Amino acid sequence: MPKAPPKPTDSELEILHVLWQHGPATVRTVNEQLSQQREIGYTTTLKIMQLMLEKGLVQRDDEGRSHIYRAAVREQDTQGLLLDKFVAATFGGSALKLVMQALGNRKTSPDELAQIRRLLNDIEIQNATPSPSTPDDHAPVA
Amino acid sequence: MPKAPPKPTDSELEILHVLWQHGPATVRTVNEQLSQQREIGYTTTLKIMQLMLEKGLVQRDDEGRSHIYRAAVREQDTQGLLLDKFVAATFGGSALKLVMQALGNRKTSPDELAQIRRLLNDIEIQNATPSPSTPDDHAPVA
DNA sequence: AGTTTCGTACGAATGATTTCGTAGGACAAA
DNA sequence: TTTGTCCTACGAAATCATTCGTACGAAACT
Repeated sequence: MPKAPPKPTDSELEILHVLWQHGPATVRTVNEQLSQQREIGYTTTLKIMQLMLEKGLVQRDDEGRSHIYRAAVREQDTQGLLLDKFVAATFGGSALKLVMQALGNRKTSPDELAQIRRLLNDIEIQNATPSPSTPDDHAPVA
Repeated sequence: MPKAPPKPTDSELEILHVLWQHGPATVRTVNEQLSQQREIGYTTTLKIMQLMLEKGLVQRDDEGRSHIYRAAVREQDTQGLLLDKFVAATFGGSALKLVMQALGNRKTSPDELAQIRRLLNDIEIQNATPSPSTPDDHAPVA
Protein backbone atom coordinates (compact mmCIF):
# COMPACT_ATOMS: atom_id res chain seq x y z
CA MET A 1 0.00 0.00 0.00
CA PRO A 2 1.44 3.39 -0.95
CA LYS A 3 1.65 5.76 1.95
CA ALA A 4 -1.26 8.13 2.29
CA PRO A 5 -0.67 11.77 1.39
CA PRO A 6 -0.03 13.95 4.42
CA LYS A 7 -2.27 16.61 5.91
CA PRO A 8 -2.28 19.60 3.56
CA THR A 9 -1.17 22.98 4.87
CA ASP A 10 -3.37 26.05 4.65
CA SER A 11 -1.95 27.15 1.32
CA GLU A 12 -2.18 23.67 -0.06
CA LEU A 13 -5.79 23.48 1.01
CA GLU A 14 -6.54 26.69 -0.87
CA ILE A 15 -5.13 25.13 -4.00
CA LEU A 16 -7.03 21.91 -3.48
CA HIS A 17 -10.24 23.89 -3.21
CA VAL A 18 -9.56 25.40 -6.61
CA LEU A 19 -8.78 22.03 -8.16
CA TRP A 20 -11.82 20.39 -6.59
CA GLN A 21 -14.16 23.03 -7.88
CA HIS A 22 -12.54 23.81 -11.18
CA GLY A 23 -11.19 20.42 -12.13
CA PRO A 24 -7.71 19.85 -13.61
CA ALA A 25 -5.98 23.13 -14.23
CA THR A 26 -2.67 24.79 -15.01
CA VAL A 27 -0.65 26.70 -12.46
CA ARG A 28 -1.70 29.89 -14.15
CA THR A 29 -5.37 29.13 -13.83
CA VAL A 30 -5.00 28.21 -10.18
CA ASN A 31 -2.98 31.32 -9.51
CA GLU A 32 -5.59 33.51 -11.16
CA GLN A 33 -8.25 32.03 -8.93
CA LEU A 34 -6.20 32.53 -5.81
CA SER A 35 -5.31 36.05 -6.84
CA GLN A 36 -8.97 36.94 -6.70
CA GLN A 37 -8.96 36.16 -3.00
CA ARG A 38 -5.56 37.43 -1.93
CA GLU A 39 -2.25 38.62 -3.28
CA ILE A 40 0.02 35.82 -4.30
CA GLY A 41 2.84 35.64 -6.84
CA TYR A 42 2.83 33.18 -9.69
CA THR A 43 6.00 31.40 -8.65
CA THR A 44 4.65 31.05 -5.16
CA THR A 45 1.70 29.10 -6.44
CA LEU A 46 3.98 27.12 -8.70
CA LYS A 47 6.31 26.22 -5.88
CA ILE A 48 3.54 25.07 -3.59
CA MET A 49 2.01 22.95 -6.32
CA GLN A 50 5.39 21.36 -7.02
CA LEU A 51 5.71 20.50 -3.34
CA MET A 52 2.19 19.10 -3.39
CA LEU A 53 3.22 16.88 -6.27
CA GLU A 54 6.08 15.44 -4.22
CA LYS A 55 3.76 14.89 -1.29
CA GLY A 56 1.25 13.12 -3.47
CA LEU A 57 -1.51 15.66 -2.94
CA VAL A 58 -1.79 16.34 -6.66
CA GLN A 59 -0.89 14.56 -9.88
CA ARG A 60 0.17 16.22 -13.09
CA ASP A 61 0.10 15.70 -16.77
CA ASP A 62 3.12 17.29 -18.43
CA GLU A 63 2.75 17.01 -22.14
CA GLY A 64 2.98 20.47 -23.58
CA ARG A 65 4.98 23.28 -22.11
CA SER A 66 2.38 23.96 -19.44
CA HIS A 67 1.55 21.17 -17.03
CA ILE A 68 -1.94 20.17 -16.02
CA TYR A 69 -2.47 19.50 -12.33
CA ARG A 70 -5.30 17.54 -10.79
CA ALA A 71 -6.19 16.79 -7.18
CA ALA A 72 -4.95 13.38 -6.06
CA VAL A 73 -7.02 13.35 -2.87
CA ARG A 74 -10.78 13.53 -2.56
CA GLU A 75 -12.48 16.45 -0.92
CA GLN A 76 -14.42 14.36 1.58
CA ASP A 77 -11.42 12.32 2.62
CA THR A 78 -9.31 15.40 3.12
CA GLN A 79 -11.95 17.22 5.09
CA GLY A 80 -12.44 14.15 7.23
CA LEU A 81 -8.73 13.88 7.92
CA LEU A 82 -8.45 17.53 8.87
CA LEU A 83 -11.58 17.30 10.97
CA ASP A 84 -10.21 14.38 12.96
CA LYS A 85 -7.03 16.26 13.77
CA PHE A 86 -8.91 19.40 14.62
CA VAL A 87 -11.39 17.67 16.91
CA ALA A 88 -8.56 15.88 18.67
CA ALA A 89 -6.54 19.05 19.22
CA THR A 90 -9.34 21.45 20.04
CA PHE A 91 -12.16 19.42 21.55
CA GLY A 92 -10.25 16.55 23.11
CA GLY A 93 -11.60 14.18 20.50
CA SER A 94 -15.27 14.80 21.27
CA ALA A 95 -17.23 15.28 18.09
CA LEU A 96 -20.23 16.08 20.23
CA LYS A 97 -18.59 19.11 21.75
CA LEU A 98 -17.62 20.26 18.31
CA VAL A 99 -21.14 20.02 17.01
CA MET A 100 -22.60 21.73 20.03
CA GLN A 101 -20.14 24.58 19.72
CA ALA A 102 -20.85 24.83 16.00
CA LEU A 103 -24.61 24.90 16.46
CA GLY A 104 -24.79 26.67 19.77
CA ASN A 105 -22.74 29.79 19.43
CA ARG A 106 -23.84 30.95 16.04
CA LYS A 107 -26.90 31.52 13.95
CA THR A 108 -28.09 28.56 12.03
CA SER A 109 -30.96 28.89 9.61
CA PRO A 110 -34.14 26.80 10.03
CA ASP A 111 -33.30 25.28 6.69
CA GLU A 112 -29.99 24.02 7.94
CA LEU A 113 -31.51 22.79 11.15
CA ALA A 114 -33.99 20.82 9.09
CA GLN A 115 -31.17 19.25 7.09
CA ILE A 116 -29.42 18.24 10.24
CA ARG A 117 -32.62 16.69 11.58
CA ARG A 118 -32.91 14.72 8.38
CA LEU A 119 -29.34 13.55 8.78
CA LEU A 120 -30.02 12.46 12.34
CA ASN A 121 -33.00 10.46 11.16
CA ASP A 122 -30.94 8.77 8.49
CA ILE A 123 -28.28 7.84 10.97
CA GLU A 124 -30.78 6.33 13.37
CA ILE A 125 -32.34 4.31 10.60
CA GLN A 126 -28.95 2.99 9.64
CA ASN A 127 -28.25 2.12 13.24
CA ALA A 128 -31.54 0.24 13.43
CA THR A 129 -30.92 -1.74 10.21
CA PRO A 130 -27.21 -2.43 10.04
CA SER A 131 -26.21 -3.24 6.49
CA PRO A 132 -24.63 -6.72 6.22
CA SER A 133 -22.20 -5.55 3.55
CA THR A 134 -19.72 -2.69 3.89
CA PRO A 135 -18.00 -3.64 7.13
CA ASP A 136 -17.35 -0.32 8.77
CA ASP A 137 -13.74 -0.23 9.87
CA HIS A 138 -13.82 3.25 11.33
CA ALA A 139 -12.69 3.79 14.86
CA PRO A 140 -15.45 4.56 17.35
CA VAL A 141 -15.57 8.13 18.45
CA ALA A 142 -16.54 9.43 21.84
CA MET B 1 -10.07 48.16 24.22
CA PRO B 2 -7.01 45.93 24.60
CA LYS B 3 -6.35 43.86 21.56
CA ALA B 4 -7.69 40.33 21.71
CA PRO B 5 -5.18 37.53 22.22
CA PRO B 6 -4.22 35.80 18.98
CA LYS B 7 -5.08 32.31 17.88
CA PRO B 8 -3.06 29.86 19.98
CA THR B 9 -0.72 27.44 18.26
CA ASP B 10 -0.96 23.69 18.76
CA SER B 11 1.51 23.65 21.63
CA GLU B 12 -0.13 26.62 23.24
CA LEU B 13 -3.48 24.91 23.01
CA GLU B 14 -2.08 21.88 24.81
CA ILE B 15 -1.01 24.12 27.64
CA LEU B 16 -4.33 25.92 27.74
CA HIS B 17 -6.08 22.57 28.06
CA VAL B 18 -4.04 21.83 31.15
CA LEU B 19 -4.74 25.23 32.67
CA TRP B 20 -8.45 25.02 31.90
CA GLN B 21 -8.80 21.64 33.52
CA HIS B 22 -6.34 21.99 36.34
CA GLY B 23 -6.71 25.66 37.15
CA PRO B 24 -3.77 27.98 37.88
CA ALA B 25 -0.52 26.07 37.94
CA THR B 26 3.25 26.35 37.86
CA VAL B 27 5.35 25.57 34.85
CA ARG B 28 6.45 22.38 36.56
CA THR B 29 2.91 21.20 37.07
CA VAL B 30 1.96 21.93 33.50
CA ASN B 31 5.07 20.21 32.22
CA GLU B 32 4.34 17.13 34.27
CA GLN B 33 0.88 16.92 32.77
CA LEU B 34 2.18 17.33 29.23
CA SER B 35 4.91 14.78 29.85
CA GLN B 36 2.25 12.18 30.45
CA GLN B 37 1.07 12.64 26.90
CA ARG B 38 4.29 13.16 25.02
CA GLU B 39 7.97 13.86 25.55
CA ILE B 40 8.70 17.48 26.23
CA GLY B 41 11.49 19.21 28.12
CA TYR B 42 10.89 21.52 31.03
CA THR B 43 12.44 24.58 29.42
CA THR B 44 10.37 23.98 26.31
CA THR B 45 7.20 24.26 28.33
CA LEU B 46 8.61 27.26 30.15
CA LYS B 47 9.51 29.03 26.94
CA ILE B 48 6.12 28.48 25.37
CA MET B 49 4.37 29.74 28.48
CA GLN B 50 6.56 32.83 28.50
CA LEU B 51 5.60 33.52 24.91
CA MET B 52 1.96 32.95 25.80
CA LEU B 53 2.31 35.57 28.50
CA GLU B 54 3.55 38.11 25.97
CA LYS B 55 0.70 37.23 23.65
CA GLY B 56 -1.83 37.63 26.42
CA LEU B 57 -2.99 34.04 26.37
CA VAL B 58 -2.07 33.55 30.03
CA GLN B 59 -1.52 35.75 33.06
CA ARG B 60 0.90 35.06 35.83
CA ASP B 61 1.37 35.71 39.49
CA ASP B 62 5.06 35.98 40.34
CA GLU B 63 5.40 36.30 44.04
CA GLY B 64 7.60 33.49 45.23
CA ARG B 65 10.41 31.90 43.29
CA SER B 66 8.02 29.91 41.13
CA HIS B 67 5.38 31.76 39.10
CA ILE B 68 1.75 30.77 38.95
CA TYR B 69 0.17 30.84 35.52
CA ARG B 70 -3.52 31.01 34.74
CA ALA B 71 -5.42 30.98 31.46
CA ALA B 72 -6.33 34.48 30.28
CA VAL B 73 -8.76 33.24 27.64
CA ARG B 74 -11.88 31.18 28.15
CA GLU B 75 -12.19 27.72 26.76
CA GLN B 76 -15.42 28.37 24.88
CA ASP B 77 -14.16 31.58 23.34
CA THR B 78 -10.96 29.97 22.19
CA GLN B 79 -12.69 26.94 20.75
CA GLY B 80 -15.13 29.21 18.98
CA LEU B 81 -12.31 31.25 17.49
CA LEU B 82 -10.45 28.20 16.30
CA LEU B 83 -13.64 26.70 14.97
CA ASP B 84 -14.42 29.78 12.91
CA LYS B 85 -11.00 29.69 11.28
CA PHE B 86 -11.21 25.99 10.68
CA VAL B 87 -14.66 26.11 9.13
CA ALA B 88 -13.59 28.97 6.91
CA ALA B 89 -10.43 27.22 5.71
CA THR B 90 -11.74 23.69 5.38
CA PHE B 91 -15.46 23.94 4.67
CA GLY B 92 -15.65 27.28 2.92
CA GLY B 93 -17.40 28.79 5.91
CA SER B 94 -20.31 26.35 5.93
CA ALA B 95 -21.01 25.12 9.44
CA LEU B 96 -23.59 22.80 7.95
CA LYS B 97 -21.00 20.94 5.92
CA LEU B 98 -18.86 20.65 8.99
CA VAL B 99 -21.64 19.14 11.05
CA MET B 100 -22.65 16.76 8.32
CA GLN B 101 -19.09 15.57 7.91
CA ALA B 102 -18.74 15.21 11.67
CA LEU B 103 -21.94 13.24 12.04
CA GLY B 104 -21.95 11.45 8.73
CA ASN B 105 -18.62 9.77 8.38
CA ARG B 106 -18.15 8.45 11.86
CA LYS B 107 -19.92 6.54 14.54
CA THR B 108 -21.98 8.60 16.90
CA SER B 109 -23.68 6.99 19.86
CA PRO B 110 -27.46 7.15 20.26
CA ASP B 111 -26.83 9.07 23.42
CA GLU B 112 -24.96 11.77 21.58
CA LEU B 113 -27.55 11.86 18.84
CA ALA B 114 -30.18 12.43 21.51
CA GLN B 115 -28.20 15.31 22.95
CA ILE B 116 -27.91 16.90 19.55
CA ARG B 117 -31.65 16.53 19.03
CA ARG B 118 -32.21 18.27 22.32
CA LEU B 119 -29.90 21.05 21.24
CA LEU B 120 -31.81 21.44 17.98
CA ASN B 121 -35.04 21.74 19.90
CA ASP B 122 -33.57 24.38 22.15
CA ILE B 123 -32.37 26.38 19.20
CA GLU B 124 -35.77 26.29 17.52
CA ILE B 125 -37.46 27.41 20.70
CA GLN B 126 -35.08 30.31 20.94
CA ASN B 127 -35.73 31.18 17.32
CA ALA B 128 -39.47 31.17 18.02
CA THR B 129 -39.15 33.41 21.09
CA PRO B 130 -36.29 35.81 20.40
CA SER B 131 -34.96 37.22 23.63
CA PRO B 132 -35.00 41.05 23.66
CA SER B 133 -31.80 41.17 25.69
CA THR B 134 -28.42 39.68 24.75
CA PRO B 135 -28.02 41.13 21.26
CA ASP B 136 -26.24 38.43 19.30
CA ASP B 137 -23.47 40.08 17.34
CA HIS B 138 -22.20 36.95 15.66
CA ALA B 139 -21.93 36.88 11.92
CA PRO B 140 -24.51 34.77 10.11
CA VAL B 141 -23.15 31.54 8.73
CA ALA B 142 -24.14 29.93 5.45
C1' DA C 1 17.66 35.58 -36.62
C1' DG C 2 16.63 38.43 -32.74
C1' DT C 3 13.49 39.56 -29.19
C1' DT C 4 9.74 39.13 -26.27
C1' DT C 5 6.70 36.10 -23.80
C1' DC C 6 5.50 32.25 -21.03
C1' DG C 7 6.53 28.32 -18.52
C1' DT C 8 9.31 25.33 -15.23
C1' DA C 9 12.96 24.67 -11.87
C1' DC C 10 15.55 25.96 -8.14
C1' DG C 11 17.96 28.51 -4.46
C1' DA C 12 17.34 31.18 -0.83
C1' DA C 13 15.30 34.66 2.47
C1' DT C 14 11.78 35.27 5.82
C1' DG C 15 8.85 34.34 9.64
C1' DA C 16 6.66 31.29 12.86
C1' DT C 17 6.97 27.38 15.93
C1' DT C 18 9.21 24.19 18.64
C1' DT C 19 13.03 22.69 20.95
C1' DC C 20 16.64 22.77 24.30
C1' DG C 21 21.36 24.22 26.27
C1' DT C 22 23.30 27.20 29.33
C1' DA C 23 23.72 31.02 32.51
C1' DG C 24 22.62 33.05 36.71
C1' DG C 25 19.83 34.06 40.91
C1' DA C 26 17.51 32.46 45.11
C1' DC C 27 17.08 29.31 48.55
C1' DA C 28 18.02 25.13 51.29
C1' DA C 29 21.26 21.76 53.00
C1' DA C 30 25.58 20.45 54.76
C1' DT D 1 30.32 29.45 53.66
C1' DT D 2 30.13 26.13 50.22
C1' DT D 3 27.35 23.04 47.67
C1' DG D 4 23.39 21.47 45.44
C1' DT D 5 18.71 22.17 43.85
C1' DC D 6 15.09 24.64 41.63
C1' DC D 7 13.57 28.34 39.00
C1' DT D 8 13.61 31.99 35.38
C1' DA D 9 15.64 34.19 31.38
C1' DC D 10 17.77 34.10 27.20
C1' DG D 11 20.14 32.71 22.95
C1' DA D 12 20.11 29.90 19.36
C1' DA D 13 19.41 25.73 16.50
C1' DA D 14 16.14 22.95 13.78
C1' DT D 15 12.06 22.56 11.28
C1' DC D 16 8.33 24.01 8.50
C1' DA D 17 5.59 26.98 5.55
C1' DT D 18 5.49 30.74 2.64
C1' DT D 19 7.38 33.81 -0.47
C1' DC D 20 9.78 35.35 -4.41
C1' DG D 21 14.06 36.37 -7.37
C1' DT D 22 16.53 34.53 -10.94
C1' DA D 23 17.93 31.39 -14.48
C1' DC D 24 16.92 29.02 -18.37
C1' DG D 25 14.49 26.67 -22.17
C1' DA D 26 10.77 26.64 -25.55
C1' DA D 27 7.49 28.90 -28.28
C1' DA D 28 5.63 32.99 -30.52
C1' DC D 29 6.31 37.28 -32.69
C1' DT D 30 8.66 40.81 -35.79
